[in-house]
Amino acid sequence: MEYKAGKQNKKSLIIEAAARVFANRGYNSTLIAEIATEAGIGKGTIYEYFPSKEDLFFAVFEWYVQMTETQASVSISALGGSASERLMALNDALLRSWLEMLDMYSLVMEFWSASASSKMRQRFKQAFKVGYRDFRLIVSALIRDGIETGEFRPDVDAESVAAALVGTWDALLLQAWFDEGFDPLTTARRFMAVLMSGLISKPQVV
Amino acid sequence: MEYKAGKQNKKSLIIEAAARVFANRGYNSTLIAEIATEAGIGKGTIYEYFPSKEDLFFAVFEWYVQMTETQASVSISALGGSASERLMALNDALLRSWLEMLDMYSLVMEFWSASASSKMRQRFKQAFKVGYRDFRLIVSALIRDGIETGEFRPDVDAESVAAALVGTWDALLLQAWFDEGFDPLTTARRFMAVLMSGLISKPQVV
DNA sequence: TTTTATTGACCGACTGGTCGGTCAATAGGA
DNA sequence: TCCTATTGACCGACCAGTCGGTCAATAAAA
Repeated sequence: MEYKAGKQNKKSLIIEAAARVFANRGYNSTLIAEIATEAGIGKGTIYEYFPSKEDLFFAVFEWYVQMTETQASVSISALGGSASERLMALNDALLRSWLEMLDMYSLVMEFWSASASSKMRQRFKQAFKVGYRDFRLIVSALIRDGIETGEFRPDVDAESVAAALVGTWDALLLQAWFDEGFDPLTTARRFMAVLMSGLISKPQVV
Repeated sequence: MEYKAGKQNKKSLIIEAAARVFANRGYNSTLIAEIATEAGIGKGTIYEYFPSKEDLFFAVFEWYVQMTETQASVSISALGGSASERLMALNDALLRSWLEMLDMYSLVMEFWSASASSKMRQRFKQAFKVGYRDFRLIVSALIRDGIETGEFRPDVDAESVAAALVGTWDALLLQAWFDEGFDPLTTARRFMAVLMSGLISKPQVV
């Protein structure tokens, strides 16, 4: 028990140290020795827990996904009210929690790039595919809910809107990453207002 | 003239060969020797035209931006009709031209990753910032146009919608990159339909 | 309780392969 | 012949991963 807990803690310790260094320096510029220093341990120890740099990087990826999924599901479970209120609340909650760790956002770009080339391509690509699909499903379920209650127009394609929304959130963060003067939260809110008025059923004007 | 044309041609030759190799193997896995082989020249020749691998990569980036900007401006200049028709046409034109070279999309991810870390970070980050801003301006001008003619609602925030749209296009391509089964063009069209109905002025129902 | 034996987590000096960049040699054109 | 462009063999900095040794903690024996 004690023993296993120790093992697990050290593994997390390494992963979190690695996340910080990878985020600052990028995968390729990061030296294993730097991660070891950041974690306050010896270089050899890292290889007691991870077979290679690539595997450590993938472990960081899994840790990151886990973390954001947890945040998202916490946000979602706390949602109440009408479908549009819940959508807007989700928008706020997600952007806020991601903005809080915008310094970690460079990790996402490293993950994307890992999925584009590198020997680990397949692993990452597959994980992203599943991750995005799951995320789209969560959002489209919310929208379909709104359609069923009559709050949203019945001719709305929930899947398409969900895919676009998921993408928009990602991409607004990206633009914020490049441009300090860009405010993704306000931008998203104003955009959501327009989108929402396209979603919502109106008294028919024939 | 001849001479300069020759110089220029060889430079382009190298850039395009490099683009193909970088797209397939990623920046870090790409060997200068591979680019030389792809271009059908000797390795040393590359250094006659580019001072370093980094500089060559940045040249590929500039080439790529140039190319997509040209495509976008050609699409836009060909647009006619109402603001919503033009928006929809832009949507189609952009997605179509990007889908045509989806195999080059991995380059974009390499560029993102370069802007996140690596020694070239600042160069890339700055270029992306400007690029995204310019792109947003083009789209928001189109939307503002629609507002001024009364086609779109006056309370729409053109900048926010433009930022979101630009992001959505990017992010739908990204999702398509991960998931063969994902159809970004149809998704975008259906999403645009909803968004458009949020943009368009309606006979006021009070 | 004290002493001895055993374990395995931890460490970092070292190695071997890799690859960006150089430059002396060569080819080709004027 | 002279000058420019091209080339690829060569160099050495760099770094992931290895491995023999250390030592604190625990167990076993006295």
